[in-house]
Amino acid sequence: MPTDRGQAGPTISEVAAEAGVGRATAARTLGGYGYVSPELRARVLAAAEKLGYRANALARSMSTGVSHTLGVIVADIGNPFFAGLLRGVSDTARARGFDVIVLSTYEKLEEEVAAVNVLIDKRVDGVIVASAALDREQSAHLMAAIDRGIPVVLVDRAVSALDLDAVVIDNRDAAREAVEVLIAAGHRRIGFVWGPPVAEAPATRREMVAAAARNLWTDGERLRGYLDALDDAHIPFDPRLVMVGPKTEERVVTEVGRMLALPDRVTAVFCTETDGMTGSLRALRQAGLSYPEDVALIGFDDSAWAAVMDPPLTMIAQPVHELGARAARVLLDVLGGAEPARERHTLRARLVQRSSVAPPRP
Amino acid sequence: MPTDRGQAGPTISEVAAEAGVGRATAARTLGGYGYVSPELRARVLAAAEKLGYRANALARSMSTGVSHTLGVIVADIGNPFFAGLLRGVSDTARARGFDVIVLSTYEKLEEEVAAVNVLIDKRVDGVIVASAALDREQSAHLMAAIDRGIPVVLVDRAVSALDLDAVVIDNRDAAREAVEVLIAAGHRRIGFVWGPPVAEAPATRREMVAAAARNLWTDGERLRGYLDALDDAHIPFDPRLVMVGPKTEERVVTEVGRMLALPDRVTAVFCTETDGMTGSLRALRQAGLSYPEDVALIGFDDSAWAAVMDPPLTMIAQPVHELGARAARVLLDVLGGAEPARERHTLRARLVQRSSVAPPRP
DNA sequence: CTGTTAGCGCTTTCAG
DNA sequence: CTGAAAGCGCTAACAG
Repeated sequence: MPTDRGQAGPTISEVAAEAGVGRATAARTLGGYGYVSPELRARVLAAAEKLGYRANALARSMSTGVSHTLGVIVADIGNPFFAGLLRGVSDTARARGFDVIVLSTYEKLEEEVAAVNVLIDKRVDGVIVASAALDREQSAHLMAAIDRGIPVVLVDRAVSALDLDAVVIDNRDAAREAVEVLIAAGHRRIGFVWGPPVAEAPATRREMVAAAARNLWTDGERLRGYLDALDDAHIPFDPRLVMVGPKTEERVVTEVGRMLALPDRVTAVFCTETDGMTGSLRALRQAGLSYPEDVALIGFDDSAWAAVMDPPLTMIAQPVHELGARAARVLLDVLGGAEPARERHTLRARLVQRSSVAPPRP
Repeated sequence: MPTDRGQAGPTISEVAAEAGVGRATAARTLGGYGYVSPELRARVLAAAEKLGYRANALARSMSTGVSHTLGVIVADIGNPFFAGLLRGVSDTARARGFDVIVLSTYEKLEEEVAAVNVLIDKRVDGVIVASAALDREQSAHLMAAIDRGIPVVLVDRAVSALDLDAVVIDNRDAAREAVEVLIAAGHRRIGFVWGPPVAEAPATRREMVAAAARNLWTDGERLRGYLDALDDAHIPFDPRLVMVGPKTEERVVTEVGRMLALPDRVTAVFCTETDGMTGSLRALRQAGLSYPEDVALIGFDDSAWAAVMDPPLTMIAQPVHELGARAARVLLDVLGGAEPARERHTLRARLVQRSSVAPPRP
């Protein structure tokens, strides 16, 4: 029977009064610290039970300085990739008694800065962030958090200029492996979907890489992997085969359509995102082409759908849950007193071979 | 240049000292309340800037009693449906200056109870929950929150016995409409995937409904919609056509396989979940059947994938983002002082007709 | 308009 | 082992 003192539940003082003990004794038993005799302990517990006492975590955090809360900043909660990652974070955090506050930035750096500030204000114990920052300068907000004693671990995206713990996958190797599979099947005209979001396609390979370096880390790495594979096979780089422009499914449709209309059209497409794959599939249909006969396909981010497509799609599966879980573990360890290793933890993505790759038509 | 006083940033007292004003004056300008002369205001702002001051939201919440934080409890963050809903909540909450704490229950009522307690402890201002509770008794934790002055709005799942604001979709009508489309195409043997998760299929229609009522609200509603459509068309109910057992893709494969092997096999399948659809697709393939010629298909929860399947799938699209946004708006309005309407807000799902429905083979 | 003074609910010395 | 008292950083009367 909760005391209806205005609104919020009973305080520790009320419990102490009810139990007929000092405030500190009640606090000690309820807070689970310090010594208290079994008898008093029982009385306090009974009183708390009776009043329906629930500790005020805010007040507790104020005195102790720790909130048992992790802040997680992702690009988009609505994206299954981040949703899965979040689940990993949240599962392991909760298992260790930590709660999670999630903030979404939609790839805007200003939103990310605001998010970090919110987390600082709320005095979270640590932060996990899939940052859009590219260099030291853009990472001032992250350094600010660290200066305030809030450990930060990067996830999904490393910031090369920053000496921080980062949990990522081997984007470059994964992309290279996928493209190698395409090349091994005989393809030499391989489209790359999700190049740098610049208006005009950079003319040279050098400029293309530079443009990618000015954008999302993962995308840049994947582009490099694509180029690696091309180089190894001595296939010349053709800027017309990489999609540029806004990263939307719509744009993919027109860009892949364009690549399909080239005199020496692409015979394979490698997609670095789910939307890239669905867009490519659309473009194929519009062109009256089918896979894998007319065009071979490999994409990033495996899903139940990819497996039930007909034919089923060869995809790269990222260890999403583990990515989040690992980030949480690294952070929690630091909070537990471990010295930050400030190293890059690279998990391996896995290429799931199915049936969307076949040799090019003769 | 932040003062490196141990760890956490500077306090309002330090800012006041730096600016040479009283603590309250600093608090007033930094907190944005009360009057303060332009000159002092400027001095305080400058001092705050210089010291890198950030308000301690915990301390603020302690005095004001409000946290500007919403708690959201969903069944599974990893599920795209909830991820989208969360995005809706989070977008509108942030727009009104509220942060969001997300907790996932994985459909376990005990986890839900724990989650509510965490939110009470953290003194969130309000709670949005996709509850697994079925009746009054199972909702004690929700009532406890309300007793403590924390408004609760239900989302996705109503609790019939509870007189609370609830934002849901018209599951029953949506299901009925889908099944009607199947019937209109000439089908009479229509499978229903994701019946109640009981071990043995209830023999009678009555028991089937009862079993559903003992489980997830949305599933029960969808089953009722299915039955509605059958009734209207005077199609007898056949318990062998509804899947029972664990709600996993694996199970769907075997159950649909079973329905496909029946002497008078199903010629259409209606799926109430994404996994139901992918599982059904698998089952079809295993049976060497294809859609829509051999079996017509309609499922819940449209996605980019459904549209690029070949043929593209007819699906029910839930207004996921709006579901979350609306729930947030209802809650925020109550927090803003509005009297809780305690009504059910029903959004309409939309049937997206594509090409997975054809008449049954003669 | 500004500064002083109490708290918010909890933890944490520090005597007893 | 227990209780009194101080303090976490901020807001909120209340005098000046």
